[in-house]
Amino acid sequence: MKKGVTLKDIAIKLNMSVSTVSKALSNDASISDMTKERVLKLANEWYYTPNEAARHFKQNKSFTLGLIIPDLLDQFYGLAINGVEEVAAENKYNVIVSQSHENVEKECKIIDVMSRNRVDGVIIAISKNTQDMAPFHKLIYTGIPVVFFARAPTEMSFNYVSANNEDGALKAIKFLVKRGHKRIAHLMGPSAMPISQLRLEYYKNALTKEGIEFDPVLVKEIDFTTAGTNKVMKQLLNMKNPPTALFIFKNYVSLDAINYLKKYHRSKLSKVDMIGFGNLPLIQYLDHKPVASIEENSHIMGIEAAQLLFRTIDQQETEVNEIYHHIKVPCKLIIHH
Amino acid sequence: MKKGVTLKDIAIKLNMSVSTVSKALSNDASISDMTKERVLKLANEWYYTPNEAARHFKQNKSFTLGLIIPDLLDQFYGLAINGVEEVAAENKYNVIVSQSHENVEKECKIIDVMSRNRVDGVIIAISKNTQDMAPFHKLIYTGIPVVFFARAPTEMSFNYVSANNEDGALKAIKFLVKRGHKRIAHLMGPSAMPISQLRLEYYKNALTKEGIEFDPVLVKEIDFTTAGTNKVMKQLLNMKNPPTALFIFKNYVSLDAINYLKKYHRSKLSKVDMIGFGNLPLIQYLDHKPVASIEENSHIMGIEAAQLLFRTIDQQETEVNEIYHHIKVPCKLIIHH
DNA sequence: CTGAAAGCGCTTACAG
DNA sequence: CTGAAAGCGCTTACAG
Repeated sequence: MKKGVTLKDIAIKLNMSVSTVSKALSNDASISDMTKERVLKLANEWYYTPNEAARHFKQNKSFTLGLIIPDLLDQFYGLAINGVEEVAAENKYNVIVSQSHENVEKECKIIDVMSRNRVDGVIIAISKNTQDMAPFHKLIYTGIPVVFFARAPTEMSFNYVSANNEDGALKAIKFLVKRGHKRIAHLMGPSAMPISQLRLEYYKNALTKEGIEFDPVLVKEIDFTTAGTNKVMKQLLNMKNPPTALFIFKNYVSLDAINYLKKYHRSKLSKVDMIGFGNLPLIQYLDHKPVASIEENSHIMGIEAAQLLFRTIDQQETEVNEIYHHIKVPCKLIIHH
Repeated sequence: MKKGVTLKDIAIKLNMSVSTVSKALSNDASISDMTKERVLKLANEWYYTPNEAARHFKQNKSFTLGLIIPDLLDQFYGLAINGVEEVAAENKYNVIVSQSHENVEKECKIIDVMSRNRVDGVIIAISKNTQDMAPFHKLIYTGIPVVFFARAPTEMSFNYVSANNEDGALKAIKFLVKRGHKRIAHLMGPSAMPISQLRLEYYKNALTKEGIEFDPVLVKEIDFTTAGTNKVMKQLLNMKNPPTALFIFKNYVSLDAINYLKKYHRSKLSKVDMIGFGNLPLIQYLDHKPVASIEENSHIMGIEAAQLLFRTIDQQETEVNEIYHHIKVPCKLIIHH
C-alpha cells in the first residue's frame, strides 16, 4: 500500500524536473512528444492520480460547497440535495452535506467547520430556531457567499430561494373553496420561523380573496412533532364549529393529522380535506392521502440555489456585489385522486 | 468582502514572524503571554479562521470520507448516511456523499473524483450492476481503504459490513410458517448481485429447516422497478397453486407489491402475508403494511462501516494489513400490528 | 522567547 | 524544449 504517487516520484524516476512532468501530463505544447509519452506511460503504470487537494490549495479554492439542512430523511430536503449535487457536479464541485437536526448550536458548529474548511459557498435551510444572522454575516464577511433556501432568513439582506408561497397558498385555498369548504383551518409552522408568518399571511390573503372571513381560532401552531400535531388536531375537532378542511404548513404534519383522524375520528377521515406544502414521494404509497399537495419543487429549489450560489461566487472574483436575489420557484397544486 | 485572513496578514500587522503567530494561536508554551494576547486580539478582530485545507494539505490527509450509495432518497441509505456522519463527526472528519443511481459508469467516475480529492477512505454500497472490482483494488493499492456495506462485493477480499442476512431470513420464514404458510414465494433481488444470491440461499435453507420443500417456481427476480414487480406479482398470483406469503428482497418492492394487490387482487390484500428486508420509517404511515419487516439497522451498519474504516485508516499508518473483516449486524423481526 | 527555513503537491511565469 | 524558482497557508524542527 503506497501513499499517492507524486509528480516528484515520476520526475526522479525519469530524470527530469517536476515542472516538465506537470506540463507533460497537462499536454502542454512546449513539451516534446517523446517526453510526454515517457511520462504518460509511467503515470499509468504507477496509477498516478493528480492530487486535487494540492491544486485547490494552490488556487486557494476548495471546489466544495457546504449544504446545511435540518434533516436528510425528510424527503423534501432529500430532493433538494439532489438538485444541489447535480449543479455542483456540472461545475466539478463537491458537496458536503450536514444536518442541523433543528439545533442552533449544531448549526453554528457546522458553519464553523465549513468555514475552516474553506468551502467556496454555503447553501442552507436554517433550523426552526435560528434567529441570529450573525454567523451568516461573518461567513459573507470572510468571503464565503451564502444562499438560503426554503426557510427564509430573519433579515432580507441575503440571497434566498423559496417556493412561491403566496401563489401556492392561493391555489390551495381556492381549490378547497371550490370543493365547498368555508371553515378552513391553518396548521401553521413554528411562529418563530419567518416562513411560518409568511404562509399565515398568505393564507389570510387567500381567504379574503375568496370572500371568506378570517377566523383566528382556526389558526393553530404545530412544532413538527406527532404529539404537537395530535394536540392541535384535538383542539380543532373538539370545537363546536370545527373546520372542514385543513391548510397545512408541511405534509409530514398532514401525515400525522391523517393518522390522528384514523385513530380518533375515523368517521371524519374522508370528510376533512387536507392540503399541505410539499409533494412527498412517499404519498404515493398511502391509502389516505391529503386531497392535494402543494408541489414546492424542492429539487428545483436546490438547483436554483446552487446556480445562484455559483453566480455569486463568480461575481465575487470580479467585484464586490451587494445586490441580493430572492428567487421564487413556482408552485403547482397536485391533486391526489 | 476580503478573502480569508492568513497568519501572514497577522504577522505583518503585528511585526512578528508567521511561526510566532502560529504558535501563539496554538497556545504554545514557548510564546510569551504578552504576544499571545496581542495575536489573539487581532485574530478575533479580523475573524481569523484557520485554513484547515492548508493544515490537511501539510499532513497529506484530507480528513474527508467518501460515501457512495445508489440513492439518497431510499430511506435505507438515508439512515446509513446518518450513521456514517455521526462517526465521522466524532473523528472530526467530513463526509462527501455521492449517488451512483445504480449506474456503474457513474460509480467509477465518483470513485475517480474521490480518489483525486484524496479522501482518506471510501464507504460504498455498490450499484446493482457493479461486477468489476478493479476500481476498488486500485483505490486500496493507492492507499485509500474501502469498506463495502449492505451490498456484498463480488470477491471476498474486502472489508464488508452487512446485516446478518441468514438470521434475518430464518426469522422471517419461521414467522410466516408459524402463521400457517406453506407456500412462501421469494421475490429475489437482481441475480447479478451477490447479496441476491445469498438471500436466496438463506431462504432455501430456512425453508429446509422448517421442513418445507423448496419450489423453484416460487422464486421470481425483481429489478426494483414498479413495472418489474407488477409483472412478477402477476405471474405469482396467476399460478394454479399461488403462494400465500411473500419473502421480499427489499421493502420498497413490498410497497409496490401491496399496491399491486390493491389494484388487481383487492380480495387477497389481507391474505397474502409479506415480509421484506428493511424497516423503512415510512411504513408507519401505511394502512396496508407488510405483516413484518426485517430490521436491518442500516443506521448501525453505517456506524459499523465508518468505525471499521477508521480502524483500517489507523492501521495503515503503522503497517500493511491484509486481513479483511466481515461484520454482521444483527437483524430483528419487526411485526407491524 | 522569537524567527528563518523547509516542506506538503502542484502550477506557472520566467530564464536558458 | 526543459528546468529552477516562487508560492498557495500552515506547522515544526532547529538555530539563535
